[in-house]
Amino acid sequence: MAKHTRLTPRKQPRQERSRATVDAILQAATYILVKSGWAALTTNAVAERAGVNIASLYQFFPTKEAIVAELERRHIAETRAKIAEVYVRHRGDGLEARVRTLVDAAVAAHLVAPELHRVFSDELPRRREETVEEPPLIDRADKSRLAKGVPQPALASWLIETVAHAAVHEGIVERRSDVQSGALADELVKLLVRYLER
Amino acid sequence: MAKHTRLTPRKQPRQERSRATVDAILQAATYILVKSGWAALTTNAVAERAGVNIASLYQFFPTKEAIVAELERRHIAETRAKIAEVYVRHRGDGLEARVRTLVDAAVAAHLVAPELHRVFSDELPRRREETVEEPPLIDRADKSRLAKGVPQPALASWLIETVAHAAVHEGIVERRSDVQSGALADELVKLLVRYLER
Amino acid sequence: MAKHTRLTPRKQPRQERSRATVDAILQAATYILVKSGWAALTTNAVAERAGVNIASLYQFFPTKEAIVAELERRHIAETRAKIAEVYVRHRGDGLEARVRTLVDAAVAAHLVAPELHRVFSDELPRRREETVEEPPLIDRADKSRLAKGVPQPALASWLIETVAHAAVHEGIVERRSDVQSGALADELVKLLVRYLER
Amino acid sequence: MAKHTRLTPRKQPRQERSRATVDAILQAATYILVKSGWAALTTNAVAERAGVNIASLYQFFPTKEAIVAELERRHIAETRAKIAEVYVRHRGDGLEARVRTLVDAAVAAHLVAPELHRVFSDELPRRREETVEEPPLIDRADKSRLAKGVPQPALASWLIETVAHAAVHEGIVERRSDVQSGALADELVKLLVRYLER
DNA sequence: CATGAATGAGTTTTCATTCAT
DNA sequence: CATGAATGAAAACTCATTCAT
Repeated sequence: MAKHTRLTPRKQPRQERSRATVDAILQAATYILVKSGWAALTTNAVAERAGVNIASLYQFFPTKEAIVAELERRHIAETRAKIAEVYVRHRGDGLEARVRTLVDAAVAAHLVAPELHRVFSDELPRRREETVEEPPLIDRADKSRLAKGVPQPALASWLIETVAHAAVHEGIVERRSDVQSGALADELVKLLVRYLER
Repeated sequence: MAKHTRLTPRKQPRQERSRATVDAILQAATYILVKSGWAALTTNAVAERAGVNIASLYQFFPTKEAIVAELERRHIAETRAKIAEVYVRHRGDGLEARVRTLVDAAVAAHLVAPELHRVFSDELPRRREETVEEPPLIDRADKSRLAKGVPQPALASWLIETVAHAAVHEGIVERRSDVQSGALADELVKLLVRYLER
Repeated sequence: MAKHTRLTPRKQPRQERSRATVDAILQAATYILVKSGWAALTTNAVAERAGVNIASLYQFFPTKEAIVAELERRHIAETRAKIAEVYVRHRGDGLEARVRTLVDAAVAAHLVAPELHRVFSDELPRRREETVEEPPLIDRADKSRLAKGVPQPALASWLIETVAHAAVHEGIVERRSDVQSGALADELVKLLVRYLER
Repeated sequence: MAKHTRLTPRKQPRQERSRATVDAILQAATYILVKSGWAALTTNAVAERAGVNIASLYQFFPTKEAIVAELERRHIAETRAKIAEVYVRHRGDGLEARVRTLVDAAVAAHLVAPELHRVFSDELPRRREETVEEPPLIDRADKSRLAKGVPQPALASWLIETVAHAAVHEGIVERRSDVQSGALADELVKLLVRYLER
């Protein structure tokens, strides 16, 4: 029953042409996912939109899922990069500074490709098993430091991450202007700081 | 003639026999959704598991989506009832009491049928158009009162609802024991109260 | 999204192999239509008789109707050719010669594939909208000349075309031998000439 | 394979109520046939529109075809009556009088229920075997008398019936106003008389 | 490698007809 | 007899994936 689906691309494209093909496929898949959703994502549709032959598609991706997985992988890589960037830029040692960094990271991560992000988190039929791992919004070490001192550190740590993520994630869709103006981030920082101090 | 995506049942069952049929269909659909997810929910699978003929299924539901919609409708009715119950039982006028009520309501709502709830909110391909409306976790009037006095009442009101919902929703899956022990609720109350008081 | 009832083939076959597939499909459809009628024309039956996979059929034809439409298109092309042939061969300027040409054309048209013709005109559920256009049996210019001089030219013109067509059309089925011997054509010519002269 | 479909109603309705049921069924069938065509004529649709239970429908008609057959039978009875009426009223012994009678009969017959007539003759999947027999437009004796004297009496007799029928039949659809004004009948009489005299 | 073609195995949905009460 | 319910059988159409050249 398991069918042991590999989620890795079949082969690395070596030549220019191949890389272009793979990119075309991934772009087409992205477009379809964002525009029409998971149900419309058929391999034939992807191939057609990408302008490549369906058999060529299977030269590079062993299954449909592999395409999506690769998409996620790339998306997550970009996200991680953005988060890292924020962590590098911002610094400061007070509680508020550190919380703000984490919120900014969450916002930056979600602004990489909001629609695609939405599709990934809301619409894809999740396999519970093999999944590409999502990047945590907060540096592990930092998280511990933040939650240190509060009565239930593990729970608190989980809570702030969950809350920060949810607020930004939903906010992107439901409160876009507040996200862009920074108002949402400000409120969120306030909420987290008050929770964490003392 | 235009396949009018009806989400309502085609006809009500009148006799005992057919009421049993409809229930069997809904139970089967629930089982499949929870166990195997949306992708596995085919009308044939539902009919087979329900032990009814596929044509009988179509006597009562015009499409697959209508089955799910009915499931949601029933789930939401139960959820609403549970929330109302909490609001009736708890009372108290202090900020903390009111926040606790709201958190308890969220927890109660999520404990009605956690797996099904997860499927509904995480896995279904959402139609942007017609959707069964989800019940808010907080009484409207109450929400306004809670957020009154803070600088950005509308944003704050949205934030506390989003945060409460997300924490409970994710907690049910990732922190089940903390939910059941009440620890998560306690932390969440602390977080919200500190944010709201002054 | 609206099932756009396309009556045109989905794509042209490019290689020998697929041309054979398409031909097999069309032949099978013809066979079934003639032998068993429209009601028996199911895509599954066509595919099976053609010895091709049902999915292959759908690679080339978007709907059952498109198959029939293609059949009609081809049939009409042949018919037109036959009619043109008659018009080229025969000539003569007297009334009788012109009438005989028209009758001969009608007969020739109906002898291209009588059974198929019968199916097309008697048995298909006509869509009022998009339909493949039937070729007129009579050259427009010729028709006008024929009916000129009579009191109600438009009506007369319609009448002779209708009458000629009907006589041959019914005759093919009910009076085949008279059609083949030429006796029916002779009578029909007599009928039309007497009507038109004066 | 033959399934031996009886085309006669299962039982004669004895009571008032039953007769009403049967009539409702036949009316509903007529409505659907005329409005939506043969393809839409499903037993379920007929029962629903007639306001009777599907099982009741099968109390009176053994198959779907039996409904249509009964419809045809009634239509033909009415048609026959109308034709007979014309034959009784009109009289006169000259060729033209007799031809006019026959044309009038054809027109009268077609005006009984033109839409239904069209459905019966153009749209129904004809079984070649068992069919309800259509009434000839011309009295047999009369036909012989008309065609007597011409060289090929049998063929001529067939021809005039075919031609008269076709002209009226097509005219009802394509030349309705000419039919109603009598112009078409006049032309048709002219055509037939000229053919028959001598 | 690229491409056109092919296909097994579904999926949704309908319909004529019968059954149980 | 009437009614609600049930159903076998099939129809139209799709899709992920492989094959042949």
